[in-house]
Amino acid sequence: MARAPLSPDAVVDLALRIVDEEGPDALTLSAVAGRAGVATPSLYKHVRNLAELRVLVSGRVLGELTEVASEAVLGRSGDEALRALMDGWRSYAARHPHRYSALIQAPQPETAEAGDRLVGIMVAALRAYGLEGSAAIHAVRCLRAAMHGFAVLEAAGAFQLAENLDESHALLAHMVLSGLHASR
Amino acid sequence: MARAPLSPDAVVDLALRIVDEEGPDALTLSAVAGRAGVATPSLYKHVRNLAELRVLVSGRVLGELTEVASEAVLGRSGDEALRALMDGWRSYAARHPHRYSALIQAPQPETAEAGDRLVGIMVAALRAYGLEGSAAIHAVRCLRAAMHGFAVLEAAGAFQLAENLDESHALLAHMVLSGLHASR
DNA sequence: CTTCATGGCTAATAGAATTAGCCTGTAGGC
DNA sequence: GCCTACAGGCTAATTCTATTAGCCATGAAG
Repeated sequence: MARAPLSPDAVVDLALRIVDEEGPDALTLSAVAGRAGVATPSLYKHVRNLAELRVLVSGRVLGELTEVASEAVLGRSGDEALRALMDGWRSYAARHPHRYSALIQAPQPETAEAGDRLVGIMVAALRAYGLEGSAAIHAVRCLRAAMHGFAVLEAAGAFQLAENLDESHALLAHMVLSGLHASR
Repeated sequence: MARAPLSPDAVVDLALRIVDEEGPDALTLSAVAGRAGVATPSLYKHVRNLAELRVLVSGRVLGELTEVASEAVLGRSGDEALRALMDGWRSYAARHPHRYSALIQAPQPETAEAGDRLVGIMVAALRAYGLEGSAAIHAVRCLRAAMHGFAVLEAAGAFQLAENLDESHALLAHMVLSGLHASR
């Protein structure tokens, strides 16, 4: 069976599949090589090393997240936009918990532009609140903190109790929104 | 020089030092053994394996965080208590970023009671808002999400811009507080 | 037809985790 | 004072994984 020719992108595809199915810790070059039907060292023809593969995976996830965010915000503004953004973010993380966990938070030169785009979307979403300059930066940071914190904890299964998570998340959105209103 | 006798606690001490100085990824049994002046396999007399050591480290951090939280809340209530809690949390994470990153979010049976204590402190801090039962659970989740999100991002150096982080964090606290007030 | 870059391979090295099994000093029990 | 069992260290050996070096075939470009 002719397997698809390997390429950096194809390697990242396989890596993502491994991450999704077995978690970020299972992302190993030999696992990828196994799925690719290739000897481990062959991967070095496409990817510098494991660390770079992780960055590439993280970049892919960041891109998907950016897409989610931009769709959520599209055609909306104000509270509605922000709520949609938060919901979309959470839903992405909940749908792909391992993938979300594979996001590298420490800034990577390779993913800087993708990160900037995402920040740009958030800044735009905050424009309706009259936030600009430093105020917008602070607000974006808080938004990120809230979304990321919730996403990580949910993805890790840290919310143990039976209470409905949608409700919890709605409260979080309420906090963000009322905080933005009250600071106007 | 008579080195202190090894024990599970002593091993965790060394592990914490490694985490602090070199980051969580540098936490390796051979690194610990090196610092202990002992051969790697000897560590297995004190600790089941690397995974357990990580859990023990995480438990230690959780304990410290619980202490910070309980001191912050002590003698305060309402907004003041919550603000102190958030400040203390952030300051712990900022003071020990690697250590904070070594916190395992996925629930561990070994650290369940410590986690419960921490949640208990938060619930207590929320009592002034008239939150009980499910409402308190939702609020605690949001509080955790906000604090954890900010702490992780700050510890990872994800906040790149020059804007003052204290201000950003004050806004986050403002969001949490105003959200709690508005939902009363 | 020749050349050369691409992308695969094997061999080899090094570091880490983990297991098995050995050895010794010492605290008690006699 | 002697014997025994256990605690805690050690060495040897295995298994994974990452990574490097260097070889080889193939196919496109000249």
